[in-house]
Amino acid sequence: MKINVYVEQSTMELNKPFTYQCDSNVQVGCRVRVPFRNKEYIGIVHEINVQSDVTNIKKVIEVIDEQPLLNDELMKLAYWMSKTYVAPLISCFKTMLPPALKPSSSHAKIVKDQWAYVQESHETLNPRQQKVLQDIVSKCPMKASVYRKYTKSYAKVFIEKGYIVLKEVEKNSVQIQTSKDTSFALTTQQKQAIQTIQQSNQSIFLLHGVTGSGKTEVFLQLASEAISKGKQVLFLVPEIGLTPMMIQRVSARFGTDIAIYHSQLNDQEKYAQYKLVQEKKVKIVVGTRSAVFMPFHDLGLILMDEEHDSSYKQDNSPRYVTKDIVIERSKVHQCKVVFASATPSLDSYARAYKGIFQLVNINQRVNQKMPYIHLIDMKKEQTIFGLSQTLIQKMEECLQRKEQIILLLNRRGYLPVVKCSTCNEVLTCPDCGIALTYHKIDQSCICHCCGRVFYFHHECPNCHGHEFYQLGMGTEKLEEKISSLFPDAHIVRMDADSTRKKNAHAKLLKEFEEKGDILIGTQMVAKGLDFARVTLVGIIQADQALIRNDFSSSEICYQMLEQASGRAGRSEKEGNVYIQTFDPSHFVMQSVINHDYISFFIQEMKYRHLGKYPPYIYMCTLIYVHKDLKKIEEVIEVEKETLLPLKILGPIVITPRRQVQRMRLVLKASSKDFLTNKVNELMTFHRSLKSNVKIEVNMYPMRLEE
DNA sequence: AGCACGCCGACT
DNA sequence: GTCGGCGTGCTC
Repeated sequence: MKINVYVEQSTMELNKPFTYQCDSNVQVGCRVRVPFRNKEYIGIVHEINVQSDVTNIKKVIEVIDEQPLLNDELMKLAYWMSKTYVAPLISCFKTMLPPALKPSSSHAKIVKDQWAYVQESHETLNPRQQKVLQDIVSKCPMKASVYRKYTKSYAKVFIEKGYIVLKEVEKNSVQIQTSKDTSFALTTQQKQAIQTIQQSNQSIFLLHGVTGSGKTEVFLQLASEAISKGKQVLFLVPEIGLTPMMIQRVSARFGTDIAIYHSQLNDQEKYAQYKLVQEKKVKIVVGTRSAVFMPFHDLGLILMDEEHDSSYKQDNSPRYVTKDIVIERSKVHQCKVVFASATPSLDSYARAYKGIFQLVNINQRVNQKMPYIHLIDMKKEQTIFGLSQTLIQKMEECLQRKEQIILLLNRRGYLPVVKCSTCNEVLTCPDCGIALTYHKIDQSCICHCCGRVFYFHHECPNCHGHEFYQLGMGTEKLEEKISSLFPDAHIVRMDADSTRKKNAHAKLLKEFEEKGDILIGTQMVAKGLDFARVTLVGIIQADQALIRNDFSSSEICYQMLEQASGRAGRSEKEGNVYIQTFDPSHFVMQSVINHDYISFFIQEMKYRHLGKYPPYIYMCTLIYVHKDLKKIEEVIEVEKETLLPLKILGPIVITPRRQVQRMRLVLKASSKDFLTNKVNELMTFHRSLKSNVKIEVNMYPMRLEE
């Protein structure tokens, strides 16, 4: 029979099926090895038993999978994604599958290890054997090779008598540390929230619960109810940040019924977790955005924590919106969905406002005490190293009380700008023309725009001077200054640089919990951390997020401030938050003082309405990429016509990437479908022009600036 | 995406 | 006369 196959290259040019002859049995959704352009590639079967009038049809070399990799639901989801996010279908397949199963020429092999596990047994042992066994039991599970080394001559006996069993385990499979399950007495509001969600006949909920209101406990209770009905649960969390803490709590409750899925797992580990879900071996999956594509059989509930978080939007093609995927899947599985946040995205709150989502409120903390917010007017304060006297004094007091401090400075590195004090030249990225950030730790200068790294020679390339201005401050410098101000304090720094290594995140948090006094970090310290001894939070350059001239900068700033504040005073002791700002009267600051989300929402919605921005309209950005700006302009000139009657902003020139010029168009529409269709039409038209100008499509971007 | 084909400049 | 530059076009 003839079959239609999508070949692995992810370009719009190849985003169409190719016909092959296949003599063996094959199903839609299986991978096949096919000849393509005199080379072997892997493709995914799209249709079987097709008619075709193509003349030189080639034969499938090998059918890789007996069973489809993607079931009917996920295949349909892939088509929907390809259309909705204007991305090649094959790239959708690739995003949905774990790396080990991806349709790529070199797929990872599955490696196994032998491990020794303890088992119950009542066979008799002599005292000597008992002693050795006791020692081993405390150290299990351990690798079989280690086990043999430890027990020597006893190795066989224990296995024969059933005290130890050897199992083949896929290498590096995820080890979950389980802690004791602490069930909490629910507050009335928590109980009400659970009841509302369980009893309502609506299916999508927005749980607006202030920081420290015990949303996790609500999730766990809802999850166990769904599980008790024999259904599966998906629990989505933002990137790594809060996973270590969250995973521990979930696994404490659900034991071995849990799968973990996030970007820091290696291919092997991801594959193992994927298998667990596919083979119905787990009941609950905790994971970051990619976990939304897990092959569930019968989802009973989807939970999405911190739904406003930007890590739920993928920033490379297909640039999907996890929230939308969640809703699509919930329709198929007919399950309830709970989006939750202390600072919901305007988009979600607006939908709740309109009644599309059912709003559930928890406006009180478990401990009944919201942290006190203090604005420090930096125009009136004396400062040392960018720190106000007030903040330094409060930090001293806090340290004396042996309580912990979190300082937020949303800028990594040492110096954000390296400027020569002899000739005033600023070090810039040759590709992007943007100031390089100096990282003292490894003497490097990094472009935070394109990621290029240069070695810093302590010499100005322009005038060979050796003196530089100390303008501005990043987390590295703040750490240095704080340790000079508080030499006895144990300081932990957490930013993208210090958390690059695997598990570094969890290690730093543990270090801070056990012996830390001050945690310094970028916005990642604002997210989900729950330390009982933190009573003081300081936000160093609170205005920084507002200066960025973007439609969503107020929203992002509000979320960051409110979330960071929420780290203070989560236990018995009261929390205090000091926000250093040059504009204390700004409505974002005023809303944060009173923890007043609603007033923030109403004000910000007015601006969005005036500026015709989401959630009032649907938006999309098109970035045209080419070496030659003139060529881009020519192409846009032609294509702009076809986009009418959409509202078009631009084109404007934006920062180049790697010697390539870029221009951006912003499209706005009041109908989602109309926008999708128009952009898909444009891409077809663009392909027919055969220009070598590339377009990057971003449907529903969270912000414009990059 | 890749990779072959193809048409013009500067070299043993 | 040949090597190689990268613009163009095709892949079942």
